[in-house]
Amino acid sequence: VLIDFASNAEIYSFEQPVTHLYEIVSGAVRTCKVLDDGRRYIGAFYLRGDIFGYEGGTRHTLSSEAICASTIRKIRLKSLAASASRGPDAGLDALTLAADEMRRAQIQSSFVVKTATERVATFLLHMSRHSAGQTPVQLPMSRQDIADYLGLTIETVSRVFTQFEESGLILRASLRHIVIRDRKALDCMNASA
Amino acid sequence: VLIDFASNAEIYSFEQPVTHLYEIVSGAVRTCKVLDDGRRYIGAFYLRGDIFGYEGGTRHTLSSEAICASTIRKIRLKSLAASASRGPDAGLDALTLAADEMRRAQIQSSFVVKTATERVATFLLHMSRHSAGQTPVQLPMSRQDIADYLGLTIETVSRVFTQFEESGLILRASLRHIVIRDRKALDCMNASA
DNA sequence: CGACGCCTTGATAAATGTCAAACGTCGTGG
DNA sequence: CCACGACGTTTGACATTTATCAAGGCGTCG
Repeated sequence: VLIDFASNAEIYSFEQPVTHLYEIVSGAVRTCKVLDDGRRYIGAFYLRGDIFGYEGGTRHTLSSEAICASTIRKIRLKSLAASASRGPDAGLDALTLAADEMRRAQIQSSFVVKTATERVATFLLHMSRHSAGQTPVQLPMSRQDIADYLGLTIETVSRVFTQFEESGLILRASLRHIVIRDRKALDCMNASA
Repeated sequence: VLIDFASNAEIYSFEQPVTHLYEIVSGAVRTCKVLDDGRRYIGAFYLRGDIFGYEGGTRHTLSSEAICASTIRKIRLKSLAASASRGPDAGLDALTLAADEMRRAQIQSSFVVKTATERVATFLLHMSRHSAGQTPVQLPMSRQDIADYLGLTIETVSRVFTQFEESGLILRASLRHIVIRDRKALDCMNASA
């Protein structure tokens, strides 16, 4: 049950009933929703190995879209229930999924009290952690995606990147590749929360 | 296992191991954390009937404090595990708790893309819903609590309240009691997200 | 080579924060 | 019961942060 999605293709839509879980085999995904006035809210980014589609309810509250060409494994919820009945360790655990989603939401919650530079620092550190400390850190998403996720504008994100580079905290190897040169300084900004 | 807490008393502290769940018999509680530079982050408010203390990990990431004089029922986690083994419907369900916490975190996450007035509108509607539509809506927490929860300053919160009252959306019966006069208008601000 | 999309940079505007003072309310003590 | 004082809230003037609008650069792909 592997499916390929092109960049920006929709995987499931807002308000649809929840019938599957999705595991990212390769690529990256965002969950999002466009508001009445054109603003866009991004709930989270999911990278290789992540499982998404669980939101605690019976209908999706956000849509999900491929950030770049991606391969997704679809997992029927019914088959999950079956494997769960075979034993506690057979397959995915709903509680683990819920706990993961909770952590994602809490990370984003912490942005409400943070400044623009703190939000970007937090974001970079999380992306770095997820790519297992590899350098450079790859950012599959556009600046617009990052901005919407952090609750900022692309201009502000861009300016913070520039400021970090001028301060020697990071190096922009390319638009989508960033090297972290002073993790301690970034951690420090993040540490406040 | 009922315990009384005075206003502002700490119920459990940040970084302590998670040993209990807590149910609010009467009163109100906030989960919070003071950052290095004095800013305070409030994760959520809990009112009568709510259960708090579950954060998905083995140690608390936030402290919890009574907002006003409160009576709390302490529930040992071990006793929970015992009752769960007796059957799926016996007692509290970890998945339900996790899903509730997820929703709380998602509500707060939605603030990152919202303006000050939208955040206050959302907050008032949630408080109203929780008090079962009673009028006036009671706000057990201080303006400072509200501001820290919404990621604003007390002055901004105060000004939005004033603006809502001048527009006829609400009526400030007293400092801690608010009557919602135009729920539709508030819903509309909130609806964007 | 040219056109398009995305990102960066700059100038200005709007929203929110900061600082300071006045106001109200509530509890306390005379 | 009234006066006073402390604290939390509101209001006002001003500063800062971030958004908006507009232009320019840069890489990509036809």
